[in-house]
Amino acid sequence: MDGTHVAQLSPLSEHRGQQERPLLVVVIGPTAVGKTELAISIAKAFHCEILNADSRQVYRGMPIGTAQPTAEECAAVPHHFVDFLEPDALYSAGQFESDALAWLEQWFAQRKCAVLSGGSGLYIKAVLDGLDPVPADLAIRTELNARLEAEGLEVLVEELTRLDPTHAATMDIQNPQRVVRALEVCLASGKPFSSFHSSTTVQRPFDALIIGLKRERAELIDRINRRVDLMMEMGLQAEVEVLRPHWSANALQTVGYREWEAFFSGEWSKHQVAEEIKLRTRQFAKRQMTWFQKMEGVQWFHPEQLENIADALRVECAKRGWGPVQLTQDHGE
RNA sequence: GGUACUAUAGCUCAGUUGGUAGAGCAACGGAUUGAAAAUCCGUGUGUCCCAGGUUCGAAUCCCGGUAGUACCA
Repeated sequence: MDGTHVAQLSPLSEHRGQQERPLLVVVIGPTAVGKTELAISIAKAFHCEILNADSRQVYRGMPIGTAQPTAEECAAVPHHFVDFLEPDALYSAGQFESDALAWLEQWFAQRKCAVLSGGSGLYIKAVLDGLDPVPADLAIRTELNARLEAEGLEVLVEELTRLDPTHAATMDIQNPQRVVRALEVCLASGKPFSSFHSSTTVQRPFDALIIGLKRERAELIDRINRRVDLMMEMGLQAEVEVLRPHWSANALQTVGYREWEAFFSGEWSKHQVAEEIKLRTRQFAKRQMTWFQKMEGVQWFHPEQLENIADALRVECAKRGWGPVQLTQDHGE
């Protein structure tokens, strides 16, 4: 009836014959809304595993500040793409796209369902819609960043306008990161950045059920505040101190970590750091909601509406002739 | 109790010789094609502490009050 259903009846899926397309249940929402908990409930119900789509939980040594799933949670349901990279490593949405798709291909060779859960909008988009295959060249990027520093943004914008007038006209040329990236692609490929942008959406060998989690503003703020207090109690300071040798790494350009700089220089008390982390987390949650809210095909729920969420899952199961599912929530702590 | 200083946006403060006010942060909204927890963009009416006075006109000058801070007692 609506767009989603039409897409599922596309010729491509019919050619797959009897075999049902696998289902990827996607859980999105702002930080501290309760994604991990729900993802685990769903994964348990389907006896499957979880892929993490969170750009900072991928790093090692940052379990507290990035609120990685706990050891118990990982024991209950295996999580992938969590805690597997050194803090100095560079990771990206494009990298995640190919890694996650490779994992899913293997998984779906034998299984019919998996859960993708995370708060990084671009990572989710990369898996669901794909990023156009655009080259990346770190050496050029580094050089461009040096030029940005030395020559200023305007010079780079001028150069980009020359090499890719189309993209320069539509992009945000006041955003240094974007200008550098666009130029990087132009210089690395010898072609305009915009020439890589395709208008067709990619076909994935699975269907996605997207569950968006949302809470009232005051409720979310309260959860954020409590979580930050808890992080402090669990020893965030010690975690950050161990990571200080990697201070300039991308992994550390993260809410919950950068705020300690003022503490180490003696400007702020620990309490001030905590308050600043709360504030920056709130702002981050807002940005996440801005991204997720414009995504199409999302079914939104309050995390405690377990039965409604279960109903949405049952609809998918019924379509595929799978048995009914039950969602149960652990009230561990 | 005396003297001095301060009182302007949610907060910290600008406001030149009198022409009814503006920055940063916060807040709110938005963008997002390999840094995305990153990065960037947009939005500024508030009894200028209160009352009186001078003036065509007062956040600005004068007087009184109130509150805060510092110093002296």
